[in-house]
Amino acid sequence: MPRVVPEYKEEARTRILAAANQVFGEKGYRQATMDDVAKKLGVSKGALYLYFASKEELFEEICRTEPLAFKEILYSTFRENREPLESAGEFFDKMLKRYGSSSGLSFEIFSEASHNPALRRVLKKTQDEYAATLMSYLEEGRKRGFINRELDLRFITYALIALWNGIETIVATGLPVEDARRAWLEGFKAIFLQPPTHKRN
Amino acid sequence: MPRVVPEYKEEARTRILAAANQVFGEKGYRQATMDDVAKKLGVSKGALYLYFASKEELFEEICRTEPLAFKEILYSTFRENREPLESAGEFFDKMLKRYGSSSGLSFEIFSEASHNPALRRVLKKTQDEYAATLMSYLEEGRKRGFINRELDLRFITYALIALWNGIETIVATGLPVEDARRAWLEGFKAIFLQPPTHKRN
Amino acid sequence: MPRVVPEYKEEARTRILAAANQVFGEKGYRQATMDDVAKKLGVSKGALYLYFASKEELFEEICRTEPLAFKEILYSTFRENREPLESAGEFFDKMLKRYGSSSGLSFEIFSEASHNPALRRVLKKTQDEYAATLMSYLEEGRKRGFINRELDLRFITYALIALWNGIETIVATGLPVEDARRAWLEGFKAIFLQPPTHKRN
Amino acid sequence: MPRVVPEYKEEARTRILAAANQVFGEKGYRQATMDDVAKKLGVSKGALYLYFASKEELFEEICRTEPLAFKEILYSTFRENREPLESAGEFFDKMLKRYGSSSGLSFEIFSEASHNPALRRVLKKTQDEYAATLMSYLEEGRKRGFINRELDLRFITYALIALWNGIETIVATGLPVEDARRAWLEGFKAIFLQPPTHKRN
DNA sequence: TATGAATGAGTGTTCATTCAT
DNA sequence: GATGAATGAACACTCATTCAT
Repeated sequence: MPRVVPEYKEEARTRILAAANQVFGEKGYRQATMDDVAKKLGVSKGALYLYFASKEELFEEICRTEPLAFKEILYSTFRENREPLESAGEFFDKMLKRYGSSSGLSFEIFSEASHNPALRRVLKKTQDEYAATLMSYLEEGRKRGFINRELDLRFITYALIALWNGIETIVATGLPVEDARRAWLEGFKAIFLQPPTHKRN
Repeated sequence: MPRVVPEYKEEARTRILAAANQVFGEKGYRQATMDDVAKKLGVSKGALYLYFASKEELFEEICRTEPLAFKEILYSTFRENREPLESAGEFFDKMLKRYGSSSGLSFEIFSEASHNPALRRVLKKTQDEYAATLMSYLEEGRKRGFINRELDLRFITYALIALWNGIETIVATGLPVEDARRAWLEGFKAIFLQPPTHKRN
Repeated sequence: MPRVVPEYKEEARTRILAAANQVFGEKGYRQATMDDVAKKLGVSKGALYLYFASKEELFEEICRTEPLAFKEILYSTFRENREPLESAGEFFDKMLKRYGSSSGLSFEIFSEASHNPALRRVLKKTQDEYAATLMSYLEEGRKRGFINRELDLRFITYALIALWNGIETIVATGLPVEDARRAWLEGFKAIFLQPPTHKRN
Repeated sequence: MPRVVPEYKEEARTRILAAANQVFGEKGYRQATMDDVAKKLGVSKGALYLYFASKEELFEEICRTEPLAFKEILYSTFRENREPLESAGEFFDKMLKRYGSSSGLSFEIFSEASHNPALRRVLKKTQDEYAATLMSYLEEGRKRGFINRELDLRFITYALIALWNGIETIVATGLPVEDARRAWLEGFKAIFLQPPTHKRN
């Protein structure tokens, strides 16, 4: 690692976050050691502590930044001018490409959040953000005639998030990725099914 | 703990499993200690090892037996002769009553399964069982006119499981239980919306 | 170590305290490791934590119990019916025998107390106790005609304690023990010198 | 830190010594970090190593130079042409003013010296110097009629040093400074009591 | 069966010291 | 000279597991 440049510190942090993200995802947050993270970077354990005060802080920072990649994929695929189902498929594929078939950190995060209110607050905040974006996407979809009028968009939004998260769980329990993809699309379809009226337009 | 009786061993195991389930759910599998479990039972640490070879085995056994309670709730609420949405609401309420708003062991299990293929196989087996039951329930529903004919029941089944698991994740990230309930019902509705009404629009 | 007996736990604590006392005295509290203490006992590190919650607690407990030995020596040598100077010499010799020429834990304790108010309170309490005993000894001495009437006994008491503690400091800085002994006796004599009147009695 | 000038190096050393003295005194030698010292100076950690080879060397150098301030106070207060008790009071007050009620580095030094013969030698040397000065002061005092003739001046000298050091220990254990002052004066008085008064009793 | 004292490998964290810039 | 990022050897403390009783 070169240094001295002012952006260096930020870059180093980013590198550590990436490595930790991977290591925590592979081994699990609790089982992974700081040494694992350091080794993945080819760096000494002590170096990590120059950038993060503790393993926990490192993890929390991941919880804060991790969603950025997710957000990017989310926002780049669900655009109004496209067929929703096509977007959903692309979303799945991009997520798969990004994270592999390992569910990465998701359960680590949920699991920790279950026992850690502070972390829960962090997650809630970013989730609210997605939810808002997703909901306006759904509102747009409704205007275009998708999404049954009897469904409450606010809660369908949460249901959609839940569906995605849940898709990860069933992959984690061993369902083949291809089946999971179909399940995701089928669930998505259930929400977005064009009502017959649509066809008549 | 009394003893001597032959069924005693099985009963002791059951007791340990219940306590461990609770403790692991509260603290997380990795953070909870065998001592925590022992104390919850008012028993010595060593005693646990008379019934389970290791912490891991204890956890695996929970993964095997835990679904029993879930299965019971699942089967007792989703019966053919009832309004599906009503069943879904009752299911949520029973689950809530059983596990509290804490998601219990779910994420612990998913998280471990992510790094442990053996465990994944165990889970897959029980999940396949649910899936089969749920699918026949859905088939019945379709006969009764619920569930859009364009949806593939096999994958809708997985989607439904995913939806439920996902509902737990959004509770874990801080969504109020009441909102989660609505999301669950709304997602459920999306799948079960009566097509007849639909077509008439 | 045998076990099961109820006094066992107390005995184990005592043994650990003795070993820690010695190790901390030899290496210094901060430099000594828990492993050092464990090894001195031929015991694993973990065992120490069955009896003391932390290194600090172990040290504090030493600060509390250590003075017992000192007290015993103090009380057993300074008895009214003896020549004060003779008592003082015996006190020195007993202390030397007990602690060797190493000053043991004294400075560790003072040093820590300098930065730790809680510890300071503990020490103050035991010191007040000595001071009271010592002062009644001095009062008795005065009745017997020792100790100049112009001296305030309360503060002479503290001065005597200070003198003793100070004797340890000069040993620590390399003064030969024999010289320190003489210094102690000479200082003691300064306080206890029989005024001429005494001789006339 | 400016630079270039030749005396600069010496000045820098002095500055570091002063900062380290303060930091070690506040936190204790072993607990204080080189970073603490560097920060107190507003300098990088690495800079310290340009002037001192190690933390230990820095400490040893303090042990060598620290006594200078002490010596100055000692010599400036104990002058022959003054009332001894008055000198003693002034000495106490000056020391208090210089070091505050914290005992500064004393115990750190004694404690380290207990485990470090090299350091012990350093201290011995400076102490011998004090002792010599103090002893001639006492000899002068004796000529002026103070100090009982039965006391051996050489050892009374050590006793006096011990008394002072000991006064610091009792402050460290929580005795109020004002009481410590009285104890110091009372102990001093015991040594310097004018024999004439004495004899007349 | 049950206990709980003991073990010992392991983990997060610190910090004196080094060295490329 | 000065910096501060990096190192790596420690070290306090934990906990699953064992085993003598």
